[in-house]
Amino acid sequence: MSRYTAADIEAKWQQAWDEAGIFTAKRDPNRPKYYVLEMFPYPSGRIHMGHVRNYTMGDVISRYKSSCGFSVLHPMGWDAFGMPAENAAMAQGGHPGTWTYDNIKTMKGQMKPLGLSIDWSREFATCDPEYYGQQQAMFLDFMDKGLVYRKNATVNWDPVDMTVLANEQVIDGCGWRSGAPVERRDLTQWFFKISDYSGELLDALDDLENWPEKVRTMQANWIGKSKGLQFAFERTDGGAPIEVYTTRPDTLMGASFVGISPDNPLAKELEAKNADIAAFNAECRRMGTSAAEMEKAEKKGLDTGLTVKHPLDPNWELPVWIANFILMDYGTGAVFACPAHDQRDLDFARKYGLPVRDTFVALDDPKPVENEAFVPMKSERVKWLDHFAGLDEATGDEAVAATIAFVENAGWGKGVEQFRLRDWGLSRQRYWGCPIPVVHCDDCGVVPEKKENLPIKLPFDEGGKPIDFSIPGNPLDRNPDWRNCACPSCGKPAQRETDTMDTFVDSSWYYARFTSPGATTPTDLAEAEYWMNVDQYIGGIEHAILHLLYSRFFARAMNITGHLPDKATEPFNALFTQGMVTHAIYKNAERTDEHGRAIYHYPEEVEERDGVMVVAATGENVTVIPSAKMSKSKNNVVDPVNIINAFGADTARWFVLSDSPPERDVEWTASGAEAAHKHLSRVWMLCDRIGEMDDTPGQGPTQADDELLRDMHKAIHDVTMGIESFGFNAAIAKLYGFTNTLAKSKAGKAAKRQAIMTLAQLMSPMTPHLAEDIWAHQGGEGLVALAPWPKADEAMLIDDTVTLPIQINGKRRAEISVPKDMDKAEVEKLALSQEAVIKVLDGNTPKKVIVVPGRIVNVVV
RNA sequence: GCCCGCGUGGUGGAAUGGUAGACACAAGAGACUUAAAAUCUCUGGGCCGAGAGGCCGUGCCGGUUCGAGUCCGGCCGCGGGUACCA
Repeated sequence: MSRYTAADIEAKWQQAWDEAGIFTAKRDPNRPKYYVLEMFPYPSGRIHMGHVRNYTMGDVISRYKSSCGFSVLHPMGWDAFGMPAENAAMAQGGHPGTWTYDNIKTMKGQMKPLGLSIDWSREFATCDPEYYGQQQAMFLDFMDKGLVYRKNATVNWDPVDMTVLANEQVIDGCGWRSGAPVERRDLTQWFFKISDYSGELLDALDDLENWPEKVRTMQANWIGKSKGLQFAFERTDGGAPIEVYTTRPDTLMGASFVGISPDNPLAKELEAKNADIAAFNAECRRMGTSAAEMEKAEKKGLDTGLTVKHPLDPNWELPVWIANFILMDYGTGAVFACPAHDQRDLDFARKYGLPVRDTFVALDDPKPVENEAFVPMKSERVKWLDHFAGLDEATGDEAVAATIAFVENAGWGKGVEQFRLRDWGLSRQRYWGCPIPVVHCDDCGVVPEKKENLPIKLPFDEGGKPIDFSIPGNPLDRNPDWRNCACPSCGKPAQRETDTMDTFVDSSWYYARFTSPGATTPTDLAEAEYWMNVDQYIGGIEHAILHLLYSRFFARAMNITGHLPDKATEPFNALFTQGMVTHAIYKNAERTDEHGRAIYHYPEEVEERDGVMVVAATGENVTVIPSAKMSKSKNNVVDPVNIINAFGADTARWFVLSDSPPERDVEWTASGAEAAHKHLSRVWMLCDRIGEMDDTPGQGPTQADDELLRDMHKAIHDVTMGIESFGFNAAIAKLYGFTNTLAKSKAGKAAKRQAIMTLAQLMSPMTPHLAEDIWAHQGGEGLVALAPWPKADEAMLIDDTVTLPIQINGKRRAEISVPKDMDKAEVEKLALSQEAVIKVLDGNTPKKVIVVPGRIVNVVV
């Protein structure tokens, strides 16, 4: 008997697939196409289990669809621009490009042995000039269509390193390297007008039926359509009125104060004349720009001394406060606060001794607000205290509508539709990104670069020497060789834009580029017409909002600029969000680094001693944080290469698909891989045994044959359904079951041979190498990868008898075995005649008997 | 803070509103073996009981239903996102 040695058979079959060229996508007018895409990876250095899981899922779909007769496109590339490459260059010298391309080479080398059915001829990296040059061309087309503009925006500024920080680089309000408190600073930045599409991006979500509901909900909430009232408060000092936007105009009689953002132009105007206000605003600005940080910060405010008139009562004056929780980006950057019906406003009012006035009370419990704001659902009816539009009892929704109508009629405000979605700021003051292809000319202003001058490539030197990335800031900014250029319009000396693009731009159209990766225009329309849309997109839930929303916007922008056909305005027909591979984090419990931040240890560095986890080398105690996202910065990334080397790719693939449902996070444990390998060995040896069986010709089909083949057809059915519905773990569970049936079966050689070949086919999307080997061993024709997917015989799926549980008042008391088509009355009679049933009934007459055919009998007493 | 998920044995998990724990892992017992490994067989939610069997049980509390892990409401815990991580 031979042994299962994955290393030999995997190399052999990968070579066979390569030679047959079966993964090269070809336009085929005679076959329907299927485009399966997994979110492309960031080349961080090494692949991790999350990648293996993600690409194996895509591979299962790809191979399955191919067997079903589709012409499949399954490409792979690299999301290659971004901060880590610059950080690496900063930390250890070298060039971000070198680091990135080295990583790509390593990771591709690690992916190849997995035997994925990828068309590698279409591979590209977003940092290839051929790719980002086309991106620059599209940027110019977007400019032409008015989808690009410049405005001021706030960034995190590190005053020591003199550089812009990403939110992730702001830790507890301080720069990650310098440790200096960050400041908010305004810069002129480039923006995409995604807000032009707010309504459409929202409405079109309804049609994305094959997207997870949760993703659609998250996007809808992010776009955040609201209907509210915009109006102005007159200032008592005669200054410019303060425009506010509110979604609860019905609570105007409960107004306590007007709050403005520290970034509101009025706040900025006041700080010039008032040292206290300047100090308060400066304090507010000593905080990162992230919404989470602002919302979680202690709510603080400062009375400006200004007052405004209440629009409904000229004698009623409200104070104007600057408050750190009011966002300049949303609405008008100013609100009126109604503490009685908003918890945050109430906390603020109590803290600063501002009035709290109820505008409505609950119908059943009309008590005034104290320390808990009364915030009922807008659909709940409440009692209004002194509503100016004459309401008595009404819901919040009715009151809002009535108020807007009243105010519009009175002429001092208007109902407006507002979106939370902001325009997409794409400027980055960094080197390792796609240069924005515009030129600043003293005479002509901002001028688009000429298309024939594209790509505007990133420089690799400055002043003839390699770029020094250890200096903070953007190397493009301080590089005159690169910066100085001729104005594309007038030809005079001018300066290049030194901002590069957000890396989300790169990933917003790569799916379209895969349809024609070598084209000298962003896309080749004929190719896009054939291959688009992506039929199945697979990626992490962490991309539910930004990446997917930006891609949806981009597809629309590419459509109106002629780079995608109309049918591709929603580029992803179906979306599946797989869970993350998680692993415990080991945090040093005894010390921190020189900046006072946590130290994380690799799984290999820790061990258990006397029931507690410690660092093996030092004996320091370790805090174990279970089930955290694998992340380089937390040192909890598991390397799949060891698994592949020890057991083979099929084992790794089988393991990541089994046990956990694909959409759920999976905690990595080492023990499962060995079990997967054992099982594959068992299948291999089963194949060997069947090959050595004696033929027994002349004998007709036995009952054992029939039983085996029935289970085979059930396996075909279950595995097919499992793959179609992303229930890979369920498909694998059935394959375990079928393997056990086959191993124990007394069937003859012909039936067993048919069963093992079908088993190989059903396993082929998950363990393609092993499947090919079994197929060849049993004399199958050609490659199993090219064999048509088996079809289940419906007649073989139906059992003649079914087992029905009998419940009495919802508790299971007995079961009966009946023919599957026995009618209800007979089932009922049989059920009631069961000894156990009679015993439990104890002479009582059943009130009702519910018979669900093929399912259950429930007797109600 | 806000938005979106998730929570079932020792572990991963299964279950169109219809027998909770399929299929695995780890564990225990047995077979084979001089022995070990490998392989094979069996056992397995908790409590009570010699057994037959009974009671309890899907994070917590309540509701809808003949019937709830599944649907609804309120909590608790964990995770993702929060616009410059990708």
